[in-house]
Amino acid sequence: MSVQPEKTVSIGDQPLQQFLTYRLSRVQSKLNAQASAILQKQAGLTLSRWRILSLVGSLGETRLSELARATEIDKGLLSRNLKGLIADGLITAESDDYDHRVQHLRLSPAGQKLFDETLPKMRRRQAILREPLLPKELEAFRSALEKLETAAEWRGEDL
Amino acid sequence: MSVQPEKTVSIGDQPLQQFLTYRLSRVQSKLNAQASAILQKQAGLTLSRWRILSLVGSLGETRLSELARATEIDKGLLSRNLKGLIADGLITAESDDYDHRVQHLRLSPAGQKLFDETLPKMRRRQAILREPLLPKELEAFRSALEKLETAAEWRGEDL
DNA sequence: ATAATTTAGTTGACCAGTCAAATAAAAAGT
DNA sequence: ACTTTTTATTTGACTGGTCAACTAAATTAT
Repeated sequence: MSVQPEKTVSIGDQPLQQFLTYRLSRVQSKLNAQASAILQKQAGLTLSRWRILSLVGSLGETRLSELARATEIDKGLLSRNLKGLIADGLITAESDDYDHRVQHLRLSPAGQKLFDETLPKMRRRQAILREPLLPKELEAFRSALEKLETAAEWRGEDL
Repeated sequence: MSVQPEKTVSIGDQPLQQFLTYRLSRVQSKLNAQASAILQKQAGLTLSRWRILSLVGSLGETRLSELARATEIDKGLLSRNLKGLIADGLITAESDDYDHRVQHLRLSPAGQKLFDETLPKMRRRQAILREPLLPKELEAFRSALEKLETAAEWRGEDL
């Protein structure tokens, strides 16, 4: 009795799995899951919240609109996540005396503490992820990402 | 009057934007948006639906469980998307005579047509995305992805 | 002054994806 | 034969994110 060979998911010559966007999204979603799990365990934060917390931490003092501009994170998403972070006492919001629309955001002491504790862990994670990559691979990877990002601009006009 | 320098979002020496996972997820989400837009316009499909359609197209004949195993796409997601594809007449589902749980999935003529029309466009997109990359960059990129995928397995035990 | 425009931030509706439970049929164990 | 386990698929509840509409305040134009 012969063993069935694994059906290979391919399209003509090019296996589907090698469409680099497929590969990319797979890897991305795994990294995402990993980061989420680590952050949940280590800091009780979701990935978005960590991102925002660390942005506020590194900017020192901001406002929602600045975050939105600097990062392309959706305003709505920012607003909701900030609400949570403020409620949890990790970020403080002080409204501006002159412009009553804006809130000045900064880390609370608790937020700063969490940031200071978590950042090195996340750094270490980055290091571990990079570790297996050869320097030129890393370099190529960065530059490839750069180019892909540009190419992602193309709206597909002439297909 | 001096121009305010752009506030650089950095953490110590390492700018946040260069955390490669950040970069990766940014690029990924742009590519995603691009693919979605193109697919919507060219084929009236969402990205997931296209993925599933193309999987069925390339496997020739499958079932949900096989798709789930082969691709790590969630069963629930598969089920719902398939329902839609079937409703739209792009995929046919024939229930097995012996095992009444399974449905045999294949492309309908309409589905095949759409697949045949869309695949080359998506191929062209892949080509366009790859175009700016030097061969060695592409190679390094692939291998980096490979390594990252492995590294993403790590559960963060010893942080 | 006051109307029109822009900017800041919040909210609601919606969609896609994940997880777990539910159903139903088949296969394996006793 | 009949209980237990496994497999196939569907469904429901929930989460996270996107988009657009909305409110409110500030700025600009007339």
